[in-house]
Amino acid sequence: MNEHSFRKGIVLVRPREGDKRRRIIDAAVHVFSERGFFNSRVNDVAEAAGVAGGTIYLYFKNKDDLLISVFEDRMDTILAMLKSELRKELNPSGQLKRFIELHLELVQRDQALADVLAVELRQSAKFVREYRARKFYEYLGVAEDILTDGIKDGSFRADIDPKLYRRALFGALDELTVMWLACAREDRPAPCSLNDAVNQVFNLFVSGLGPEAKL
Amino acid sequence: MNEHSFRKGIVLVRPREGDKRRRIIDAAVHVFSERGFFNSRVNDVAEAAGVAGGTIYLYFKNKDDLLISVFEDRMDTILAMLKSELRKELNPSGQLKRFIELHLELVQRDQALADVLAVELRQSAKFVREYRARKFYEYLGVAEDILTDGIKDGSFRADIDPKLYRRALFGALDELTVMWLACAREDRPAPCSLNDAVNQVFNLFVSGLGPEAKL
DNA sequence: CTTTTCTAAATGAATGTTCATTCATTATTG
DNA sequence: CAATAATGAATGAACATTCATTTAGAAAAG
Repeated sequence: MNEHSFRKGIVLVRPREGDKRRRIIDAAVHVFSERGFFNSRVNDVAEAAGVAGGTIYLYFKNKDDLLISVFEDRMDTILAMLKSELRKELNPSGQLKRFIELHLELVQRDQALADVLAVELRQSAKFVREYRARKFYEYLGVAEDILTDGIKDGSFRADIDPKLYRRALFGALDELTVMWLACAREDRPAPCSLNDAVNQVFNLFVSGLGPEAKL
Repeated sequence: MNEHSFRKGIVLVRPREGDKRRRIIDAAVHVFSERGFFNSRVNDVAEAAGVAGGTIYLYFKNKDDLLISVFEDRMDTILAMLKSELRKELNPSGQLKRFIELHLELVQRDQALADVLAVELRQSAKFVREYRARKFYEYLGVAEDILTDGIKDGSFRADIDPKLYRRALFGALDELTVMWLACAREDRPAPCSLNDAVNQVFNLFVSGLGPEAKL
């Protein structure tokens, strides 16, 4: 076995990671969205991914690990895009609107994922929640930064509590997501368009219910 | 069997409904809150209630029915109190604040119930969700009425969409509830007091992030 | 080039555990 | 005593996970 074949052997051995792992994650998003995590069998995901039931365990430790991997994989993508998009905004107000936009758009971009994120990851399973927390707080941190930047540059009031408002903002957006998911699932018309909702929520957070304020 | 013993038989037969059913429901709230619905066994609830496992099925059809009964029993109480309290408020603004107050207070009044309502009933099980919907929409309806009343009497802007805002309001409050529950569960200090949170959220919804408006 | 060998990936039946629910039996009450 | 409530072991189903076996693909040999 000379050097040539040695390098060939290293380079061309089939990788375990890659296409199949992604296929399984994609399948999991859809299956979990349709049936809920606890009502989904590992075999359902395997079938949807076009692999055998036991194959799942070549890539993931167990069923919980599958859900966690879905979350980490997708949150990384979402956070990267979120941060990249917000860098294009000139001020906190624009960032706030874009934040709202990107959050609400997820339903149309990837309904199954929005479903899994909104519903499944409010689970009670303790260690799943811990995994959620890290990325979740990163997401909240983005919202909080917008708020604190707005306070710094004077466009947001200084008496607001960013730690609290970031939660209120996320909660409001999350609930609207759930609302749309319910409409889609039940084939009901949504109360309004996505664009209207973005504007309404932005106005709610900027002006509240009282007279419009100038930013 | 004369008339006397006939009436005795009717009046004095041990009722199946009553104390034991309530004990089981109370126990279910606690067990579901601690472990999550899917990680709780029916036997866990039975033990917590001080009855045998099979007894549960004398009162409830199955495990799902238990969760549904928890929800219906407790939501009836919450809605009744909510409506009664709101009648004491003089205007929509006062009602809004009281609504926020009562929602957020649930965490301190009954943490386990708040947990079950906030977490467990975002479940994916389809028919459980349908049961949730009826009472949930009634709850949302209360919020919506406050908003539409405020529009009518001129204290809230006429360009808001009450159907959307009621969702945003509920979502924001729900998320704060989840925040407190997480703090309690992990023995972390909460970011602020309940009273501060009520004021902050009220101000957020009334004035938004911009300059304070006069109602 | 074809065939053989070897190794890693993939398969899917088997395994073991869990638990919701039932129901024969016991206990309680009037 | 009779009727009803309560009990808890038994039952059957479900399914996450394991692992013996098969398959696939790369490399070596002829």
